[in-house]
Amino acid sequence: MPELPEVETVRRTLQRLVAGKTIQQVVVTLPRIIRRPPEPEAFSRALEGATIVEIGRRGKFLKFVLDNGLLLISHLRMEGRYGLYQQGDEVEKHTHVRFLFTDGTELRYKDVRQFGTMDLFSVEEMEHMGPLLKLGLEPLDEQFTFEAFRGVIAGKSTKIKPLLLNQECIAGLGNIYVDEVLHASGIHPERTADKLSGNELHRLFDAIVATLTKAVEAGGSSVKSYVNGQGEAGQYQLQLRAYGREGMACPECGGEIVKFIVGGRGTHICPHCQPLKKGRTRRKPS
DNA sequence: AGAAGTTCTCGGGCGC
DNA sequence: TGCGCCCGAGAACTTC
Repeated sequence: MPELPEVETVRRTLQRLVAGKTIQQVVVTLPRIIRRPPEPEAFSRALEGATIVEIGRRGKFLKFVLDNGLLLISHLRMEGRYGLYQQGDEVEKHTHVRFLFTDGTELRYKDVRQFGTMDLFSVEEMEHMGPLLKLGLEPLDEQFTFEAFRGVIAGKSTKIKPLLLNQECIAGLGNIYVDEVLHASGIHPERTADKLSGNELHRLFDAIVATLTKAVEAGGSSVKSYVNGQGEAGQYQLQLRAYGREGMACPECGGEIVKFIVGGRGTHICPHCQPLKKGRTRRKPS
């Protein structure tokens, strides 16, 4: 599920709901979620008594900043979600980690597919280890300029879609938004990165920023199961123009959206607007 | 039955 | 032959 717009929406919700709260107890019922420290008991012990200062985000990772010098790095993978509850509320199925606060509320992590992960690092450790180190450009950051973008794309002989999905290149894009961005820029997902023209790279860059910005403003996309930290669905799925629209009309030309596999991922394109070969006819993204 | 928004690991194939 | 890189397949798990 969650790509950058969804994770950012969760971050904003959690910032409002749990920043400033103090953890009294941590209950881990699915140890697999906790990767570091390896013993869930140590994970719980390290967090108890700590106050959440703020919640940040890097790519698709959430970063809970604690007042004891620790950082909790959480990845939602496919279906991880957070929710604030009252202690005593019935514990729903697929609840794997519970953060009980001193004020009688608790933050719960639910994850049907159990793919999500949590890592605990000290601020110093994070300088030289952990999953955030390898991440590439942050696409909604000021540092994400066209030059920086071209720098990570240029010279790569791989197909553009898998490249955009590579978090070491650009952090935050996932299957939905890559399909949307490629459609908006009129580029076929199997085009080779180093064969894209300067004009195409500019369109791609603009589409990444515009698409992610609009998706964040809409609270993300709820295609299947995504909800923010308050159980609310996003709205951007109503604006999707390619992803999940197999057999429907392309909003740009009226042609039919088709689906096939690229790099092992379901891929949606308009064959007319996103030709694999020359002779394209396309405008800038709206 | 097959696929689902993620990402890691593994092994084969290729070029140097 | 060996090494590094790229790519695809399979894995993790549950639900529809």
